[in-house]
Amino acid sequence: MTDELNELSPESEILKPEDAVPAYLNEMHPIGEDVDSDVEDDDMSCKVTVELLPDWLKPMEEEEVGVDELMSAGRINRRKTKEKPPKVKRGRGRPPKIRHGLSRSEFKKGLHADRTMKKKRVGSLMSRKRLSRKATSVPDPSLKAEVLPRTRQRVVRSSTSTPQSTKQVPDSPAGGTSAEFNSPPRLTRVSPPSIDTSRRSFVHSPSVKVGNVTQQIISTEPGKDVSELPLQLWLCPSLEPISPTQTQEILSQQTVGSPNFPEASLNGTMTVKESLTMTVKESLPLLSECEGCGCPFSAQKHGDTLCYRCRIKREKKRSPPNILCRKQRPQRYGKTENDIVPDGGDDDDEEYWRLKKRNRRMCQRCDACRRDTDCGKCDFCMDKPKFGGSNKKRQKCRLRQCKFQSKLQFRNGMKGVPTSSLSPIKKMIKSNKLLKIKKRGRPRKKKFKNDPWEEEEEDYEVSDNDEDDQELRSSEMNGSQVRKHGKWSYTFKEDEDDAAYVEDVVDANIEEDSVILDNERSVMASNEMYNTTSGLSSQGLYYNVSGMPLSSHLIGSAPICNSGAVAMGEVIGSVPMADEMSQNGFLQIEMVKVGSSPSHYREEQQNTQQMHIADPQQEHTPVITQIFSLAGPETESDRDPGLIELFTSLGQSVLPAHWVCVIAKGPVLQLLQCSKLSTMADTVVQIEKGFFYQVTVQNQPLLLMHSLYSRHPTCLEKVEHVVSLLLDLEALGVCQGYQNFQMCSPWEPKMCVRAALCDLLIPKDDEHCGKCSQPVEG
DNA sequence: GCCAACGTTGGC
DNA sequence: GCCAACGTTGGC
Repeated sequence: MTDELNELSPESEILKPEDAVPAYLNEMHPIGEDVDSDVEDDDMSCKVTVELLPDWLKPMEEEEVGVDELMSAGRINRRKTKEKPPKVKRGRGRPPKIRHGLSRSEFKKGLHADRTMKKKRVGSLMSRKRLSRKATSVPDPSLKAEVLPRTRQRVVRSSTSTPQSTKQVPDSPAGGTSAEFNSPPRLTRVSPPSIDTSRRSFVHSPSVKVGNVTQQIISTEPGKDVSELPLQLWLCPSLEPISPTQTQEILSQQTVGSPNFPEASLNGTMTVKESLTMTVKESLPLLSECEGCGCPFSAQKHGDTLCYRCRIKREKKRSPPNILCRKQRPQRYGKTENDIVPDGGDDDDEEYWRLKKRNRRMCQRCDACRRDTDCGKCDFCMDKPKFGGSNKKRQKCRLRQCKFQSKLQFRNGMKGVPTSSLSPIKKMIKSNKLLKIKKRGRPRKKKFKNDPWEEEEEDYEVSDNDEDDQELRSSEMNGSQVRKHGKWSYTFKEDEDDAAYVEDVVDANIEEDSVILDNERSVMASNEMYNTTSGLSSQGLYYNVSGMPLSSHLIGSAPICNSGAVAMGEVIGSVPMADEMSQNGFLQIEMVKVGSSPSHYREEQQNTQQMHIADPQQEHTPVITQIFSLAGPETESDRDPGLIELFTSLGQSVLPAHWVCVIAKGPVLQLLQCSKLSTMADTVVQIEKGFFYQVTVQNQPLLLMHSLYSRHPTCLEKVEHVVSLLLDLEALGVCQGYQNFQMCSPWEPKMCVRAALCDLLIPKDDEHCGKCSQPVEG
């Protein structure tokens, strides 16, 4: 093959190396310095002067292999930059004269471009993409002139390239970095003689492959319109982005084997002249009109009716999507619209990620995501200007926070409960946001005053005026209401299981804006809620009442039959039965004392319902926040199975209104009247081991001589006994004692005292017992 | 580490 | 330009 080429180009010897090799290449690598053995071995070598072309021809072949290997290893870049560039220098010099309208600089750029394309072949598709992006975004003015010729080359390429390659082709104006510029792997192939002096170049190029030769021959066809087509062709092979699977052979076939060059395809060397002639004679129309856009374009072969761009578009439509290399985007659960991965370019990617980022907190599937209306009650809603808020929080309505992807859920450490099953509100609950009806946010610095109650009240006042607090109040639904009443403060240190059930309840409450008490698994925290609980049979309640010395640890359950008027908001919550709780030992309840001193009792009766709501300053009852923990003190020996059983039974039964059953350390079972509207507000029935019971009124034990004891069995073993006793108590009132005129001066408030043996509990209609009606003087 | 506050962005 | 709300910051 090369021999014949040599024959065709007898003048090749005339060519001086200086002409054949670009000046800069010569400087880097003097001609003749490195003569490849392959060239010498070749028959052709004898015809080639040492000074002549073999120098830049030889390395080419050698380098081509090396480059391919490097390409396959993906290390070509490193090689180019770090290693000596002898082969590069040696390179494939191109006669400066042979440029076909290209200036020297343009010629160099052509080399450069060639190299770039080579690099692209090596690189991954992603890197290609980046390159193209780079090139498009920051066009190199110096390279701009080359865009056109290369585009034409692409026309040649596109017909044979795979979808992959075609996809890369469009915008790859050969990003020209210096590193890329240093590697001339393919430059040899585009041998200058092939263009200028027609056959000379490849005559001496044993490494020239059929396809290349053919192209070169075509391009060097004298007298023809070489200004355009040759340029396309001789740049084509090196510029063509070859897919990793596409071999040079294929390339050659594609180029040579085109209908226009049938003979060339058969024998690249033998039919060179003929093919050239054919090309000239028949040849393809150099310029055709694109059917797509109407623009003139260079037809590559017969039947080409579309310009490069139009053809690319068409191929793009046809190309199977799985061939295209696309970024793998993480699949987010629940994405619907956004699941569609754009096929487009980087712009699509950016758009995609932009939207993705925007919707990062939404799964689009859960109820919350589908909800399109704000509740107007949560803190976030209340923060919104449209709800009169100050727009400080700027968050989405709580009910619209995605159950799966909302950021809130991850903030809160709801351990044990799968976050995927938690709504933000639930999460909030788990993180004590709701159950912990304390003031949210950063706690103030503890200022210990003389009177801790003042601290509490002052704090409450402030919170009342605090806009945020109001938001919170209304926001956290029931919890907020609790908070609204301020005095109630409780905290759950709950176990996972409990967290789950509490959430459910609260969630239900929030959703329906009404209190739904799920047996013992509910959270009640306000008068409002309490009012809505009418008819509920039983809830487990944890309750602490002032003046109960034995109730340092209280936990219990008692039925509530709220048939009466308004409750006072004492009911703060219901939790599983005490036995469960005690067994788990995890519940920690922070509660408040609700007891009031007897002297205030009467006056407060009128406003009892609002004592926790309306005006905190009117609240004279000291409120103590305490933490009762079952985790520590109670032991197995403290439990009395009988009491527990009774306790459980009571919890499942209907007790007289506002009577609450609690179990305390001792163990003792206590029945408390929660409502201060009741005359039994300060009465406690305490059942101890063996079901013996004791009644206390305002911390004073009801004397055993009281008739009450005689009307009921000594042991309250059954629910009926307890209920009977409570009903009996409800018919009684508390003795008011007698006024002690002697103890105080006329201008001082008159104090009532009781007789030492006061009955304490008397019929409701009576004011005082017999003992107090006849006080003993002195 | 939590969370209130707020800068910022995207949609309209 | 306004609104919604995401993401970050800094105090605690």
